[in-house]
Order: sequence, then structure tokens, then C-alpha cells
Amino acid sequence: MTSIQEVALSAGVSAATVSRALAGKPGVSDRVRAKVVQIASDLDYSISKSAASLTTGRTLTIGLITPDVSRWYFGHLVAAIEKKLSEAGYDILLYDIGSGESRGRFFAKMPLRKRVDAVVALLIPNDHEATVLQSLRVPVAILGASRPGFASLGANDVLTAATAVRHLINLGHQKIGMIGAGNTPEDLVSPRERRAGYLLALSEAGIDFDPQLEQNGDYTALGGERAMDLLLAAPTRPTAVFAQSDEMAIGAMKSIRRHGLSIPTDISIIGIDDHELSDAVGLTTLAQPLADHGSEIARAILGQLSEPGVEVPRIELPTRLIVRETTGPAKP
Amino acid sequence: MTSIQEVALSAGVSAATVSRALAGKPGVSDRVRAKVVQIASDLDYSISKSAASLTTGRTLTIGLITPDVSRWYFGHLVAAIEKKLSEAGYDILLYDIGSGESRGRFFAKMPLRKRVDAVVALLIPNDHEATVLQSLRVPVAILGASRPGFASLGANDVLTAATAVRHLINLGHQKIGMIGAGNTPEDLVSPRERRAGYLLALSEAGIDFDPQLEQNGDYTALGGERAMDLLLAAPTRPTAVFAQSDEMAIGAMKSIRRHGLSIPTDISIIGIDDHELSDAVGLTTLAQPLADHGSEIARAILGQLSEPGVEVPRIELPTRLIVRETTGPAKP
DNA sequence: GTGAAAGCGCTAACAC
DNA sequence: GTGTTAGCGCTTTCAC
Repeated sequence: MTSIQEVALSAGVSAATVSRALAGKPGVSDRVRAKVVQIASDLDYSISKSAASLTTGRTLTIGLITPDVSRWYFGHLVAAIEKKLSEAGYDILLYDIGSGESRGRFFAKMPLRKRVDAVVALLIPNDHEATVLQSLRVPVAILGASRPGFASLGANDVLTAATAVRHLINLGHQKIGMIGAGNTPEDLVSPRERRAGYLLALSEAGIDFDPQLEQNGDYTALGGERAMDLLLAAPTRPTAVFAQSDEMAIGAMKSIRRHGLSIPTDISIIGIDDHELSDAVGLTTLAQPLADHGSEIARAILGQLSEPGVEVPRIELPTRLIVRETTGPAKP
Repeated sequence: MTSIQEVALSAGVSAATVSRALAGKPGVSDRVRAKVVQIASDLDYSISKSAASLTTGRTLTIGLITPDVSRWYFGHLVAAIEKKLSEAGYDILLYDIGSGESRGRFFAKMPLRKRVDAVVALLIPNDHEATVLQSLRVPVAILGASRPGFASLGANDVLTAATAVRHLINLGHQKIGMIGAGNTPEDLVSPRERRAGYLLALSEAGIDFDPQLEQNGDYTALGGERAMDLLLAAPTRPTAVFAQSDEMAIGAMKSIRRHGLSIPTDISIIGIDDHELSDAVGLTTLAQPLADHGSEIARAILGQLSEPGVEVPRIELPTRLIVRETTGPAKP
């Protein structure tokens, strides 16, 4: 492992000069700089970030916290964020913290302390978690609702959900079910806000809310399937269902087919996400431009890094209705 | 940012003692240790890994390289690996390097140099890439075929593919199509080995290989759909199709339905992966236990870290046939 | 334009 | 059992 000293020795200059030359700092003659660069390359020299961090206080590393990279939603965000930040010269420390107890343990230990220049947290922090993140004393970006001191980004979940439900209403549906999730405050997406959008669209149309038409699908395909089973077993069957995610919608489709019903003739279904397989199964949905979300949040954090203290306004990105084959007019 | 010195001062001991006490090293009295721990906690002290790395030479960080975290396959592997390694006290530096040019750039820069204690590369390195990884002088684990000097892990792709095709043959199919991928040597999964398994199963059954029945689906749903379109347009239509991934299989299903054919009555289809949505769409497939793959490869690299130099044997994990509704007997 | 010296925060070796 | 010392590999004054 060649050190800066060896490069300096070999180039016949001091370590300070090598440092300046390699960092592109002024105050080095072109001739010396060229020579140093050449020799560094010959010696296969690469800087020790540990040592550099120790002196500069900067780590050139950004912490990225996610509840579960294996989920479609987070995987896409992580990929987009990683791309943008690595282009800017930062390395990514990934923490896939899960939920519940393991999430608690993560915030208790907070392994990012003194290790990163900034943090992107793909979750909605509760007050305690927000305090812990603040205590890192680096810029932090979060998803979901805006919070003082954090950059934040998200879709307008109320509007998105309302758009989905309005689409069903416009098709003439009145009995509209919803497959959502418990009011888990620690999850990323905001089931509550999407529920609010559902209620909003119903009330706009003068449709009474029927609690029987609401079921929990846990944001998984299996959960969606079970939720649909329950909706179909209820006394008043819905003619259309709004699922808060495509995975749940696709699970629900299985249940519908299993009951011998056809889509959209008997039941319409709409999701949110535009999951990579939604096109293949013909699912009508609201597309979330996750690649844009990711690069925007990355951009926000890079902004904080270059101009600390400047409040970053909340970024809100649009969703787009994609009509495919799972929604159709209500039977007369 | 409190340093070890401040803790030492506050506890009335030397920095060395604080270091020993906090690291759980022997040679500290219980009384002093307790006091130091208490004060460190009071002062909200946390160690500077940069400084610690500089002295010990260990970073407690492992580099994780993946072609694309947003893909189902890699997302699940990354999640499983992260879990296991973080439990062992390591942090993960994530590099989502893409393919082609960006992959080349990554290996040219090799930002992991001097930054990690070990590397897990979720890809099949070519010779050049293997050399670069070797040059890091840390333990490296890779996916795919075994290579001297690396730990490696993967499924037996030949066997897996053959199992899929044998299932179709057992159902009486003779005209069996395949949706695969170009012989992209840099991709993770081995299209060539899966193709070999396909050919093996055919020849076992005395079925001649028909080049017209083979199409490229690029490991995406859309690619699978297009590949299926081509298979259906060919003079001799297959009665069953083996897709090298579930995403491609699901795309192919769309094409089949669009042509007014029914599954499995007219055409059977089988995939590989057991994607999270495969159950919902009823796809017959070969399940790959990615969580196991991930934790096994993590275990392999942890083993290398604790006992350097010990060759780790290649780990091969089984796949399991899951019969659902997309495969059925060939029409008589 | 370049070098010498100091120091970032920690751990390991050696004293006592 | 604990303290002192040296040094890991850099960057950053401050001289010249």
C-alpha cells in the first residue's frame, strides 16, 4: 500500500506538494504536477480516505438509510440516489434497517455518527428518530412530510389517491373498496394520506364512506389477496377497488380471478406505483417517477453540502395516471 | 464532537485506558471500565472510525458491488447480505455500478481501494475485473463460477434449467421454446449455463433442438413479451416455453393472452426465480432461495475475514420446482 | 512554488 | 491495571 510519502520520495518533492498536486490545488507548477500525477499512477497510489478524513473532517461519504432495499419501491430509489451521489464523488454507506425492533436498534446505535458528511433517510422519522438524525450535525434529507431542519421529498399522497379514486368514480363506480395498510406511522408511504385522498374523492362525489369496504393489505401481494378475499366476502361487494400499491393490486387480482369474477367486467382495480410488472398484467395505476424522486433528493442533499444552512424547499413530484385494462365502466 | 481525550480527561484516566475500556479489552479494572463507559455515554461520545482505521489498518467496512440494486434479484441479495454483515458489526459501502461503460469506469477507478476490509461482488468478473479485485488485497467473494482466490456462490444453473425443461417434457411437451438472453458475459445469471441445461434436457428426451424456438428477452418483462411475440409468429409454434427468469415469463404471458391463447391450455410457461409476484399470477417456476444465497455469501466472507488464507469451497444452493397454474399437459 | 512542522483521533508497544 | 509515547497517512498553516 503505497503512501503519499513514497510518491513524494519517488518524485523528489515533499508530501505536501504531492497532496496539492493530486488534489488539483493551486500553487504547484505544471511541470511538478504532471510528474507527480505520473508517478502516483506508476506506483498505483491511491489516497487513504481515513487519513484524509482525519485531517479535513470530511468523509466524502453519505449515509443512506432504507427500511428494505429488496422492496421494489426502495430498490429503485436507492439505485437512483446512488447513481447521482456517486457521480458527485461520494461513496454510499447503506443501512437497510428493517422495521420495528431492528429499526429501533439502528437509531439507538446510530452507526453513522462521525462517518458521513450527510444522510438520506428513506423513511418518515418519528420525533425521536428525527432528534437522533439532527444530532449527527450533518445535512439530512428525508422522505414524506416536510420537517424543519430537513430537506424532504415526496409525492402528494392525498392527491395521488384522490386521482385514482376519481378515475373509478368517473367510470360510474359507487361502491369503491380500498386496500391499504394499518396506520403504521413508521412506514414510508403514508397510508393515512392515501386514505384521506380516498375519502376526499368519495365525499366530492357525494358517496358515503362504508367502513366495510376498507381492508388492510400490508403492502404485499399476499396481503392484497387476503384483503380482497375479505372484500368479496362482505355483504356489499365493491364494483371497484383502489389498492394503495401495485403489489397489493396484483394480489387482489388473483383473489378476484379465484372467485370466478372477471376484471374489469365484474370488478375494476387500480393501484399506485407502476411497478415493473404492472404493464405485463395490464394494471391501471398511478405512476410514481422514482428515478426522478431519487435524483431530486440526491440533488437536494448535494445542495445542502455545498451551501450549508440554506433551507431546501420541500420537493413534490407529480404522479401520472396510466389507464390499462383493469379498470372499466361500472355495470349499469 | 467529543474525542477520546475529553472522555479521558473527564474520567480522570488516560486515553489509552478509555480505548481499552470501550473496546472491551482486558487489563482494565471493572470499576474504571464502568466509570469510563458511563462517562462516554454521558458525553455522547462515539469513536472516530477514520482515526481507528488509521491505527489498526481495519476499516470494519465491506464493499458490496452490484450491477443494479433496483432489480428484484439483486435487491434481495443485497438486503440479505447487508443484514448478515451488519449483524457482524460491519458497515456496507454500496456500489451500484450498472453495466457496460459505467461498469468499466468503476473498475478503472476502483474507489474501494484502501476503504474496505473485504468485498462482495454480485457479478461474474471477467479476467481484467478479477485482477483488479485481487489487487485490493482483501478477501473477495463473487457470484457465479468458482475462481481461484475468490469465494464464490451460486446456483447450479445447468441443473436448474434442466429441471424446468424436464417438467415441461414430463407434461408431454415436445415443442419447447426458450426465452433467454444474449450471451452477455458480464451479467450475473448465466444465460449460457441455463441454455446448456435446456439443451441437455431436450437431448435426454431425444428432442431435436430447433433454433427458431429460441429468443432473447433481456431479462425484462417487456423483453419477454417481445420474445414471445416472435415465438408465436414463427412457423412452428411451441406448446410450452421455458423463460430464464420470472419477469420474462410474466411478460411472455401478456403476449400469449394478447394473441387470444390461453395458459396453460394452449401454451405452458415456466420461469426461474419465484419472484414476489409469481404466486399472484400463478406462474410455475424454480425458486431460488436468495435470502439463503445472501447470508451464505456473507458468511463466506466473514469466514475469510476471521481466518485469512483458508480457501472457501464454492457454495451451491438448491433450487426448488414450484408448480402453479401456468404449466399443464400438452394437447394430445 | 515548495518544504517543514504540527496535528487530526485513535491504538499498540512499552514502561512502571 | 494504567500511563506515556510514538505513529498511522494525510492536509494545512507558516516559512522561505
